[in-house]
Amino acid sequence: MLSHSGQQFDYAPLLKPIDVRSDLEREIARGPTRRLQAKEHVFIAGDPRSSLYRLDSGAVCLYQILLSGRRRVTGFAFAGDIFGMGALSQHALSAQTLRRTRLHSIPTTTLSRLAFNDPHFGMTLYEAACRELAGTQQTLLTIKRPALERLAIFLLFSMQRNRRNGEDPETIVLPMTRADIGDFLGLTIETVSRMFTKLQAEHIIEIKRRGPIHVLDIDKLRTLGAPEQTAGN
Amino acid sequence: MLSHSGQQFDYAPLLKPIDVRSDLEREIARGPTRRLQAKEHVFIAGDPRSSLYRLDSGAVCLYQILLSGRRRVTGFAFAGDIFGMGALSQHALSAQTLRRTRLHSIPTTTLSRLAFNDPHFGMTLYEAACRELAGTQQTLLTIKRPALERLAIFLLFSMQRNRRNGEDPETIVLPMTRADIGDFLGLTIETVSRMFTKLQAEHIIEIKRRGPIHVLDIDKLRTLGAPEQTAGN
DNA sequence: CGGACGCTTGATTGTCCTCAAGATCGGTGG
DNA sequence: CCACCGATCTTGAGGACAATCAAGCGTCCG
Repeated sequence: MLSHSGQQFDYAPLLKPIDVRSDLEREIARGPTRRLQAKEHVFIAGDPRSSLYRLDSGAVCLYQILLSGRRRVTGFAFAGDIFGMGALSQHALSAQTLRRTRLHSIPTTTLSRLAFNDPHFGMTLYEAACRELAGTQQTLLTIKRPALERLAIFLLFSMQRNRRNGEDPETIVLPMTRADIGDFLGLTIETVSRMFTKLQAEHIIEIKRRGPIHVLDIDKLRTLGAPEQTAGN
Repeated sequence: MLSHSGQQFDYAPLLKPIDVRSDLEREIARGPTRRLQAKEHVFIAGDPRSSLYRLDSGAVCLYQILLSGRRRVTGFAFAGDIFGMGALSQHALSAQTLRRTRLHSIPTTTLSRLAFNDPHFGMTLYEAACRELAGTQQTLLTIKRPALERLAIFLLFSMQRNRRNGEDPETIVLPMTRADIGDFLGLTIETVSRMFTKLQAEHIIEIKRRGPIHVLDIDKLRTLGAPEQTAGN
């Protein structure tokens, strides 16, 4: 195949009413805790993959340095997120904290043992990969859209995360810099800045002196960031 | 997580020296055969996912129609490729033949049964998802590059496919139209055409009256399409 | 022959990048 | 306390690349 069909097998009919995720959660909670200051690396691309990580608090930027010298930010991890997964024995990405961060780690050897003994646990891995894939596909859909819409989508995601974590969705605190956002959205920092300015000019958001972003007009933001997907043909 | 860490668990240490893929191959070979003319649909987005497909000969275009009316080609399937995978009970993509095509199908119910009985088969599914993910990640890396390089990458992939199928790598027969290529690479047909012209002007390829593409200068093509990835930080 | 289709080519426009110059903030040291 | 500095962000001017709009060409096929 020249590329990819963009989907996976249907595992749904196999899903047992057991909560397999909790196994993973339990093991992770059992693992050691690490505390990091801002701008510290959890791991660097090329490091041997020794552990899987779950963020307790703080924020982490996952990125890749390209041969052209440019940086591609593949994602951000926040409280509750799991990162460090991968099929290779070395990390393909680097993970750097954006602020003071606390995280749990679980050795890959433990993971292997669990997956070996429990087929359901293997399914958890499969599901994790599926979720990753869905996210990547989504990113692919957004990458061709105009800069303003891409930023709108970014803000909508941030609101969703706030909602998930029980925080105010309309007050977005961004721990990352404009450069991080730009490298994530495939834009320059100047364009990101300009788009923020434009969103303010249109009274969709309000930014007070480097502080949090207040969302004033959710509907307009949603219109800008409306998904491109279709279910049927 | 705002997006995705771009990787999966490390399953490598679990891999048994058994060729699990052959199980899948055997089952697929056992399934019914379908013959389709050009421009026929194997399935359409929204159709219930009843089977998995493996192409014997011909070519298939996998695509999605977006709400904006635009079309996104997510990939092409050629002889030997498997497509129709997915986590949902309905197809998210449409699959249309580009020429006369012969394919095998295997019911998802059979897949489920196999996965249920054999944990190794589940791993095969996991690996398939990983491959999909890697391909999607790769696409993401190419999407920000200039049009000429994107087309070069496309041709390099085509050469690789020829090599895999035991055909002449330097003679590329493209069953798809410029529009298909454009929707795949995120370019317009005009730009694709212009880039083809440019590659000819620079004596990198040669196209004789709608016929196959002859690659004249592989090195230059490789330079244009050189990967952006880095292993280390 | 004529029409449909796919492809190519040209002219123009628009979006975003690049380059450049300030503005704002936080921290540091005199 | 204040001057200075670096980092981050904002804003502006110019330019590059690909999209859009438009026309024309070759081929296939009725």
